[in-house]
Amino acid sequence: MGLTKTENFTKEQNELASLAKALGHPARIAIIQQLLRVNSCICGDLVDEIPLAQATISRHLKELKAVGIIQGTIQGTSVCYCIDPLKWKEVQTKFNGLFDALVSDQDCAC
Amino acid sequence: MGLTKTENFTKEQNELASLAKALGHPARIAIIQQLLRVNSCICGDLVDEIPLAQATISRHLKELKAVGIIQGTIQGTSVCYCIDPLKWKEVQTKFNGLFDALVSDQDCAC
DNA sequence: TCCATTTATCGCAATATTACGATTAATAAG
DNA sequence: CTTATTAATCGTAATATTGCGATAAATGGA
Repeated sequence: MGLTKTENFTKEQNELASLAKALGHPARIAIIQQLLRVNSCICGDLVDEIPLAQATISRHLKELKAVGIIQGTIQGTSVCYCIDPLKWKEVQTKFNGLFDALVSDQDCAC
Repeated sequence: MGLTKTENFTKEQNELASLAKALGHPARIAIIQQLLRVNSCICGDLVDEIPLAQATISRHLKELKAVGIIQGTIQGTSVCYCIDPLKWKEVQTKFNGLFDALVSDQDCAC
């Protein structure tokens, strides 16, 4: 079916999964890494850096924008992309909430 | 094409993306949350808790096992699943490496 | 105005993912 | 040995994702 049954899960579970899914492609990781390094970036620079077609980069940017991790500002004919720092901290907090649920390094009870 | 061009990216980028992808489904988040809560879990208990067919749960378990986040131990006719605590810490470290690359809450340079 | 630049979107093709019923394999119980 | 239980796998169908060429839309400059 290819269709995730989101209605079976909590809002928290769906949000965390959406964020993880957005990070679940190496091109999107590469985009985020460069935006973090440079603090802002013209779309064309990303196209130069990442060996994928312009249309493909644009699609990945759209997905990152859809979950709110990045935002784009129009500057003439270009678009300048940035990480949204507040959202980024929120993402970190949500993931660490899951990570920290590991009580300790206790062994498996099996 | 549906085929990710992994060869264009670094090992680090591909690994992080693989882990994120594994977390990118609410059923897999739900499985992880329960394993973290209970410390160990028979497969059948997961099937009872999560409203998806047994075959579907089994597929999700297989994906989590493929990236090393969980491990299964055969116990008679059952299989007991656990989070791998070392791997889990490693996942946390890798994600936080990305999260912490945000220099500060400086504004976008656009 | 006309043309160049830049980025988003469209349309298509190929592959991946999700889901489930049915079946299989393995062990336990009687 | 036969039967029940449990979980993995197979087969299938539907939808999603990835990638790219082509095109469109918007702006800036000559």
